[in-house]
Amino acid sequence: MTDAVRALRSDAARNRDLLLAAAEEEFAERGVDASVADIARRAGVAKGTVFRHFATKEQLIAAIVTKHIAALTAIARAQHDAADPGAALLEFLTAAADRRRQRDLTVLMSISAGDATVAQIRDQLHDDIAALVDRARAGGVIRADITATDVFLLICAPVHVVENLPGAPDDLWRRYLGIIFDGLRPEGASPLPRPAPEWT
Amino acid sequence: MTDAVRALRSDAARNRDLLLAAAEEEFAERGVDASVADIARRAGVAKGTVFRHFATKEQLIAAIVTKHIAALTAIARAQHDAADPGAALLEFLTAAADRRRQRDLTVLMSISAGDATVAQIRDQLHDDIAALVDRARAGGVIRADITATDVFLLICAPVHVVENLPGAPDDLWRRYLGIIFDGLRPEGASPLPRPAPEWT
DNA sequence: CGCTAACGTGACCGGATGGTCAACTTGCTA
DNA sequence: TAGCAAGTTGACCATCCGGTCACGTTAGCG
Repeated sequence: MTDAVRALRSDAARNRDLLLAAAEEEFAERGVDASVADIARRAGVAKGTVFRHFATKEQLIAAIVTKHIAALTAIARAQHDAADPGAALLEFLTAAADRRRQRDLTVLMSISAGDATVAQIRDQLHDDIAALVDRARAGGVIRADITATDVFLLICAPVHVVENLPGAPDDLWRRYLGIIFDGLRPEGASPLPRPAPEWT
Repeated sequence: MTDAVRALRSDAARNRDLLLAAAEEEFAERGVDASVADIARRAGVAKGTVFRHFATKEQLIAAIVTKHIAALTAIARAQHDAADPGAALLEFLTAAADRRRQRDLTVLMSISAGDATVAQIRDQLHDDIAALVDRARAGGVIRADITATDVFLLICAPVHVVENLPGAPDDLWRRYLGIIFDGLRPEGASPLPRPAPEWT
């Protein structure tokens, strides 16, 4: 839309990265209520610097969310040309959940749901998931009534399930991913009571 | 432990109920950060009254959580003697999710996880779920490697899945409960990558 | 009734938080 | 290397929140 943004000064670029990393950790540990002051301290800068890079706390969150959705998109594309469509979809869900394990950013996502950039990159992720799902469906390894939106919504389910059990093993989510993925298989599938939701 | 608590005065009892209801709504709408002042306003009382009934905000949350876990226990027991063990388990999960649909209290639960009363009534719920799960497993309608703890953890999964899609139909969660329940069925089940978690 | 213990009230407090800004420092270019 | 724009700083502000408390109000018993 507007012209390209001016290149950041070297120290500013480094501080921006430090801030994003620090904010990610802080949000993962303390939740959305992590304070900007703590984030700044963790990054080794003053509070004012945070607001130079991100006008509001919400925009900082949006930046983190954007980065993570982009990472999921990359994971999806890495499976794009895999030989086995079923294994590709499972591998995507596994890698996505694994990435989410340590830093649950779901709460952050819902906050920046209104952000235009986030919405756009999220649509892109949806498209890449659709490619995986279509191939799997065509190959008959998942049931016919499963859509990309279904898979999109189910990405974080295994990780969330485990969160309700304090002190659970780190990789317990794999168990529930197994259960859910079995639910996507055509063998012994019962008709679903509701149609798949529309995207957008 | 201590002797029975003094009976509440009539107006106090009514205000307590009003407060619990108002707090439930407020927490459901605004999340854990709903302010005590707003809750008091919604209940039509002054802020001081809130703290007369519940020493801290955490105790107010614990009271709500206790009420809701008790409701889930009642739902489980209602299916205790049902004819079809598979239908009984599905019916429990459906009723439990339905109860959770409008007011998601998962965040509240994790806050009051340390509360002794909450822990006790939660163990009770686990026991009642175990009865349902054992019957279903014995009947061969769910796979042999599913435990009561699995089901306990999966209760809120369908509702949570839908939360990531703003503007979704009210009963979309039924679709994902269908998928997950299919994942619990023995037909076409693949071995799970991790053992069931221990309870306690 | 009338009395009192239980209850309700809302002003108030200490602390924390997101955000601002004028003064200062530093990377970069010419 | 000099000069300046870009970047950094931390004190400061307005606001909000959980929790307290001295005082006014009321239910319910005798």
